[in-house]
Amino acid sequence: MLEPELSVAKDKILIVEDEEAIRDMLGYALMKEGFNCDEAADAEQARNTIESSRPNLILLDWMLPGMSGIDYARRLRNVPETRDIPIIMLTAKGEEADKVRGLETGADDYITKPFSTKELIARVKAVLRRYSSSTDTSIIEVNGLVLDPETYRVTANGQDIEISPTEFKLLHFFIGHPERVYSRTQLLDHVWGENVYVEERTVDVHIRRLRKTLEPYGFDRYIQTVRSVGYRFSTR
Amino acid sequence: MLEPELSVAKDKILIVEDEEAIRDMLGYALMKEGFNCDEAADAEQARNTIESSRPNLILLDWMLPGMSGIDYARRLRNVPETRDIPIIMLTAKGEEADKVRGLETGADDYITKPFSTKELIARVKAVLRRYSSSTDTSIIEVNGLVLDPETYRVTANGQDIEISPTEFKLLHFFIGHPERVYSRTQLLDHVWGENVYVEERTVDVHIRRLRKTLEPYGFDRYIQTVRSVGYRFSTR
DNA sequence: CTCTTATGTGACAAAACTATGAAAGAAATT
DNA sequence: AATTTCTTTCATAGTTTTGTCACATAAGAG
Repeated sequence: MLEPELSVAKDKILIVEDEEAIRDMLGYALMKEGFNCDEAADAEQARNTIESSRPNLILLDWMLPGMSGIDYARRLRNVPETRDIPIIMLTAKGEEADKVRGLETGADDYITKPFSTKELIARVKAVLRRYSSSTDTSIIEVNGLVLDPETYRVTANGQDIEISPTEFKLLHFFIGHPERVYSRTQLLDHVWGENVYVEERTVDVHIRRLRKTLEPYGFDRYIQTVRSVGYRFSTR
Repeated sequence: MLEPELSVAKDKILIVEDEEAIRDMLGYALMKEGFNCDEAADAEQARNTIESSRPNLILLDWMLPGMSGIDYARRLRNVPETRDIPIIMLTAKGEEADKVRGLETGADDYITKPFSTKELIARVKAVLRRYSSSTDTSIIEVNGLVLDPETYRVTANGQDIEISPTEFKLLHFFIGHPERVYSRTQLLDHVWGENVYVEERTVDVHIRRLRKTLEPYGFDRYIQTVRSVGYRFSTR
């Protein structure tokens, strides 16, 4: 269910909308898609929320009490801290806006109410995709053991190794951070993700499996146990 | 593997938009980004310009005097000379989302006014990037599997394969980007286009059908599943 | 050497993913 | 307008992977 190529941490979305019904609706739809949502009814609240938990994207209503959404967007663009947060504008269907003025908006996308949640989700994801930095895709090689994130392949002396997703991620992490010991907890954080509830001993099992798949090629000896501490990837 | 950044020659962009203010504004923004721009106020002018200097991309206003943008887009698609020129539609915000959906048949992307120049540039570049690498009109051949974008034809060892449009596009993309894994989302972005609201699972179905049509010739094994990530085209 | 604690392993049910057939919807053709 | 071809979605079946246990082993401490 989770997006494989995106970051492990959930994206935070701030909804700035004065109508509670719509706000809740948006929040619910996004939540259900696995996003983390903050809500604000006006620019004032929004500012507080942005400071405390920095959102990855802002859904901004065009009409806000006090300050129009477009002015607020412009203001967000003028502050270094918020300049790079993508904004999707929400506008009511009837509103006729000055086109040229609109062109200058700081928004990255634009949705006209009423809209389907499907469309909303699609746009939110599209914008986040555009903005998310590309994952590290460089090929890593150690003594004939090659891991290529781009093709999702692991080869030992040119020969393809069949490897499961978690083993791949584990090996990827290890091979990218060699010679250093990691506790089970640290491995869970880095490989499984920060908010994952999994037994520590599960790491052992995956270490075992990784060793098993590397064994035919003799690379299992690189996965080393450091008793009472954790595991390490080392070529020594 | 990086996308070949062949920006030696500037990309030419044709702007078809009746409102002069917007046309100039777009032209200026694109020019500043290093693009070469032609401008046209209606379909008539556009046709002339296309003949004389063939653009690499067309920005097309939804509402044109005389002929609607969508009709014009469809017409461009029916002529071999212009079939492969990507089109980005400019739509005013009033237009219904489902109408926009319909337009996706002809356009590669669309932008809803108002939009930021940042957004415009990003989309233009995205579309060009997509096209420069995959819609090369040169014939591609891999171990007897031949794909000819010019004639929309695929042959296996000289024998014609019947293939549907989407399968063709999918295969075209794959064959032009071999070995690398693509998530379903990425495939949707590249093959279907960035703003298409289609279920991820739909990709599976098309993969399946592509495999089925390639199966009689043994090429189905090139379409590989990478569990928990996506699919890849590989001859290994 | 014995006890205590930490790690290695095989097994297995649950969970996650993918393949596939079929139906409903759209679009293109005739 | 009717027919045919493609697309998309849905439901379901089929596989693979994962997280935990329970127990076997191994490493240290005293």
